Amino acid sequence: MAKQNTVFKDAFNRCLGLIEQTDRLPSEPELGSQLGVSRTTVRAILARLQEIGLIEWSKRRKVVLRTPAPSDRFPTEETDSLSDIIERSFMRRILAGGAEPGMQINELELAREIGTGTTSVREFLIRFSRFGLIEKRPNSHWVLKGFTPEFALELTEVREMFELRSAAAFANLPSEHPAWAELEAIATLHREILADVENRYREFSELDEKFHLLVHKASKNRFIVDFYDIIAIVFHYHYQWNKTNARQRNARALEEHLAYIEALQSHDPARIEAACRRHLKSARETLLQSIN
Amino acid sequence: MAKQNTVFKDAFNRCLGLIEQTDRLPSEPELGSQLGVSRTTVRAILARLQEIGLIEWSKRRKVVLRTPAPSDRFPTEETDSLSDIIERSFMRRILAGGAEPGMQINELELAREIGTGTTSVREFLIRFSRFGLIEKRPNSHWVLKGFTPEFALELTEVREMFELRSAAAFANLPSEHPAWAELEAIATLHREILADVENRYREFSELDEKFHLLVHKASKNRFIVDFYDIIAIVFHYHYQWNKTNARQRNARALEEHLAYIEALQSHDPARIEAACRRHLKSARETLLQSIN
DNA sequence: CTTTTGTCTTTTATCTACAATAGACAGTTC
DNA sequence: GAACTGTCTATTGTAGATAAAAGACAAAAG
Repeated sequence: MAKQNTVFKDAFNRCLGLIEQTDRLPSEPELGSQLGVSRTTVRAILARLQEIGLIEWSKRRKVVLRTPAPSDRFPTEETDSLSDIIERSFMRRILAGGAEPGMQINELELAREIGTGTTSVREFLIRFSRFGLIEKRPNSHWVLKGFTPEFALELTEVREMFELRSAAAFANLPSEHPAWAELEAIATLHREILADVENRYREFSELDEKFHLLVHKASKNRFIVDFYDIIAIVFHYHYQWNKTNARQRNARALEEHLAYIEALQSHDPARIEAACRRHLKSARETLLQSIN
Repeated sequence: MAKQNTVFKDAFNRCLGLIEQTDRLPSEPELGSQLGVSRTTVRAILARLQEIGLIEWSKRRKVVLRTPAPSDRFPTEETDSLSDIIERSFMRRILAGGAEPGMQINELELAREIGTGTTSVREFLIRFSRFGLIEKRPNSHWVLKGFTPEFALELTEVREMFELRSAAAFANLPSEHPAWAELEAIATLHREILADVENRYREFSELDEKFHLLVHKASKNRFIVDFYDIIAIVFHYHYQWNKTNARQRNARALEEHLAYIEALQSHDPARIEAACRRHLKSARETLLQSIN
C-alpha cells in the first residue's frame, strides 16, 4: 500500500449525492471542481460508476441509469484520510486515556497500534508538536507534556490577548464587509439553538468554532488565525470526551456569545471588551474545572 | 546511506577539545554526559581515537598519546545535521534569491537540489510551515507566501504583544531569580561591545537573540516562548543576507537595549513599557525598510 | 476558438528497509 | 557495592520504491 485511495473513495461517495439530483453528469473538469479533486480522480470515479451500472459513460454522455443504493457507497472508515485517523487515535490516548505528563512517546509503537507506517506517525507528531503538548528529544523519543492546568492557563492567556485584539479589529471592519453578514447569520443560529436548547445543545461545539474563527480572522494576522487551530482542536477533543454538564455549559456559552455579538454590532469598544472578557473568563474557568 | 553519522562526527570533534586539556579521558558514561551523546557513540569515538593513534584505550585506561592535529577533525560540512543543511539551503532560496510570493514549492526538486531524500525535505517543510511563510495544498504542492511587508507586520504585531507582556512579567520576577544575574551579564556584554562597536558590531546578532529570549521566558508561557523561534529565525537569516548599515543599525539597537535593560532593573512598569515600545518600534521599522 | 476528452508525465503520500544512535542488562572492576 | 565495561536490543533518521492523485498537452468535439 503506497498511498490509500481515500480521496477517490470520499469523492465517489459525494458524487453519489450529485447523481441523486440529476440524470446527466456535467463535464469532467466541472465535476472535478464540484468535488474538489483532479480530473484523474474524476475519471476513476466515472469508470467505477459505469462498472457498477450507475451510469452509461461514453465521452460527453454521462447518463444516470438508476438511483444509488446505500450499498454502492464506500464505508466511512475507508474515506478518512490517514492523518485524521492518526490524529483521532492519538488524541484519544492523551486526552481520554490515562496519559501521564512526562510519558515517553514511541513512534514505532504508535504506528503498530494504529496499523500504519512510521513515516505518517512521525509527520503527524511533527505537525502536532506546535500545539505544545509534546516535545522532541533529538535522536530519541518524544515526551508528552500533558494536558495539564498549566497548559490550559498558558493556552488561554494567549487566546485572551488575541481574541481581545481581534474583537476590537472586528468592530472597525467597514460595514460592507461580508463578516457582518456572517455574524448576523451566526447570531440567528444562536437564537434558534437557544430556543430549543434541550434538544439542540450538541450543535454548539461547531457553532462555537465558527464564531470565534470569524472573530479571529478580523485580526488579519496569520499568526493569530493559525493559533486558533490550537484552541479549536483542544476544545474539540476535550469536550468530545468530557460531557459533564454539557447542556448547561453550552446554554450559558450561547447566551454569552449573544451578548458578545450584540456588543460587536454596537461598535462600542468598551462594551465589546467587557462582553469578550466575560465570555473568555467563563470559558477558561470551564476548561480548568474539567481538567482537574 | 540510511542515517548520517553527524552526531558521531560532531561529538568526535568536540572530544578533541577535551583531549587537549587532559592526558586521561574519564569513564564512558561521564564522557557521554559531557558530550551530550549516548555511550554507543562515546565508544565509537574512543574506537576512532585509538585507531588514529590519539589515545591508548584498554577498558578503563584511556591515555592521551599526542595533541590532536587539525587534520584529525572531521570537516565542518560533515558535522551539520541534515535538517540544518536543508534549513539553510531553503532560507537562502526564499530570503536571498528571487522567490516570488505565490511560487510553488516542489519537494522532489528541492530534495534533488540539496542532494537528499524527499522524506527529510518533507519533514522540514512541515516543521517550517508554522512560521507562516509557506502553506500546503493537500495532495499537491506547497505555496510560498513570501517574505513580504505584510508578513513582517503580522509578525511584529504579535511580537510586540508578547514582548510587552513578557517584559512586564520580568519586572515581577523575585530578586533571587537567576534571570536577574543573566540580565546583568547581558548588560555588561552590551557595554563591552558598544565600547568597541566598530570592530565588534557583528556580535550583536547573537546577543540580541539571547536577550529577547531571556525576556520572553519570563512570561512562563510556552506559546510565547515558542513564538520567539519565528522571530529569531527571521532576523537571523534576514540580516545574514542583508548587511546594509549593519554597523549603525546594531549600534542603535545596542543603546536601545541598554535603556530597556535599565528600565527592567528599575522595576518601574511605565518606564519598562516605554523603553520596550521604543525598541520594538525601531526594530519593526528597520525590518520593514530592509524588505522593500 | 473554446471546452472537453484521451493520454502521458510529474509529484505527493506512504511503506519498507537499514545504518546510526540510544538505551538496557549482566558481568567485571575497583 | 557503586560505578564501569561488554554486549545486545530497540528506536530513530533517512533513503528509495511505489500507488494515488495532480496536472500538462494535444487531439477531438461542439
